[in-house]
Amino acid sequence: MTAPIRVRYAPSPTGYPHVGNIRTAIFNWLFARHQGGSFILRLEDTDLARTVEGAAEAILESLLWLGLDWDEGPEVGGAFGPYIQSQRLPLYHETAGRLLRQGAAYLCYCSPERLDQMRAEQARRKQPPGYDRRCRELSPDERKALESSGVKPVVRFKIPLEGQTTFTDIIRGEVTFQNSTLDDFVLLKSDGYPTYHLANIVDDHEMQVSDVLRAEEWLSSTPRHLLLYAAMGYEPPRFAHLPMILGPDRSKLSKRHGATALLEFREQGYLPEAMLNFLTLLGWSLDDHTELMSREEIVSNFSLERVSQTAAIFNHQKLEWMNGVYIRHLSPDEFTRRMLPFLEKGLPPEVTRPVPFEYARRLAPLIQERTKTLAETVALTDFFFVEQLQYEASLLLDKGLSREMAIQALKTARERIETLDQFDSASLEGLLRPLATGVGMNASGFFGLLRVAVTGRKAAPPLFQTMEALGRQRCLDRMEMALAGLQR
RNA sequence: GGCGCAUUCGUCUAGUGGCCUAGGACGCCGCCCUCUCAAGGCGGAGAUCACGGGUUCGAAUCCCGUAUGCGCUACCA
Repeated sequence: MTAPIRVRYAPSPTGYPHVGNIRTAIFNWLFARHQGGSFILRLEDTDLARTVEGAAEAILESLLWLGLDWDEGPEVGGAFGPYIQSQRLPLYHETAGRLLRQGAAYLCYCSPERLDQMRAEQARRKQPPGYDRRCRELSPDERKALESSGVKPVVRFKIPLEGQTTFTDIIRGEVTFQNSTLDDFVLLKSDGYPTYHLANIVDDHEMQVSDVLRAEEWLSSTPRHLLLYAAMGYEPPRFAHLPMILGPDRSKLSKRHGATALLEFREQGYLPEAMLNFLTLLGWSLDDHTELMSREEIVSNFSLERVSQTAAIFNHQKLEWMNGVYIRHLSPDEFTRRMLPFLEKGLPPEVTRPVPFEYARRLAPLIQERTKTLAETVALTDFFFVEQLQYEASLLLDKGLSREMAIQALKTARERIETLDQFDSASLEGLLRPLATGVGMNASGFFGLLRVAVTGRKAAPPLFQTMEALGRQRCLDRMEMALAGLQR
């Protein structure tokens, strides 16, 4: 019987998680769900200085929004808690102490200033940077002197001076590092907090993590971690280093690249199911043609074997297309429910709140197939809600239409609409289509004129349905306004 | 600079020695549909598989080298 699959997503609350970060969470979650294993969430808040207020909440919210549920972690607990590293300090101290006693680690008294100087010197002489191990073999006298000087030491790991460390990465195959290229990294900082390296191996071991799925940027640290596992006598987990997600300039994703935090996509009106599908495809594929997949389909098909080795550039246009597809697949009711918060937030303040569901529901069929993001529904529907349309009268005179012709056409249309029996799209079409020739215009031009009069814009949903949704009185009022604009 | 990883259309990717005169998708272009805008349908342009050597009857696929890109090189994760 093999050990159960246990994976973890271990973000640090130093900012709002961006899409690259979240993609790592997605792959971990998919792997766990596909394998019937456990998905653990662990907060790595060991850097006091960089911790950002609200970031931890944003992490949980991001996962929740995408529907990535965790089996163990903050909020839900679990048998291996606590799942917040700042609450596990004694564990790290204990491990550091043991390493110290074994002679696998040592106290280092070098000041940050000295280390800076050392690095500058190394750079100047074009030597490989890294701690020069000054404190590695301190004599008892030297140690005593430094201790009494009052400086708070850090604990450093003693990297073996010779040999090599090799491991098999699930995605990249065999990778080898010469130990001589590794330096004595810090395990415990002088403020008593562990570094990532220490906390990471202690917790992954304690929490019985079977597979570490993390971004490629960690590949270079893996030999250090392996050496640590060995020093502790722990069996290391399997490793899989996932390809990174890059900005359009091919560099590591950052704020520079604009909206990259996952929750910003929610603000912009992207659907979580579309985000999940799209992000999964950044680095994983099912075959040579399947792209649209439900959460269930992805879970049942996911495997690390099909994860790509190459970093991917985030293609915003493709996301937008995919979001549009997902929006079109929504039922009209569901579409309405999802757009309502955006209308509440985005419509001009003079529009009365709350925006009625029933009316929004009537508009849904008119705009659903033309919306790519929910945020766009505001611009797509605002003329249904505002009292006063704002547009240049010249917009009415498209394609060389004369003022006189337009005025005549609008007057005629208005009179006929006033006396129309039924004000619905079929009746409107029955009336207006033949009327075009009557006013000396072709249908396209006539409808275009009416469209501008009634919506204030040249591109809008189909005219007759739009007019029906607007209602007779508002249509007449707006035609009146258009006439006034033309006659001024 | 050192170490590591990677390299197929602009982008995401399929491809695990012959099915590849390299397939799909987004985007782009054209046509059709059409009251505008979308959506949809059809078609097109777009990759000498980074480059150079091997191995093999045969290489995008295996090996070596070079180039380029990215990552790491903190008392950050």
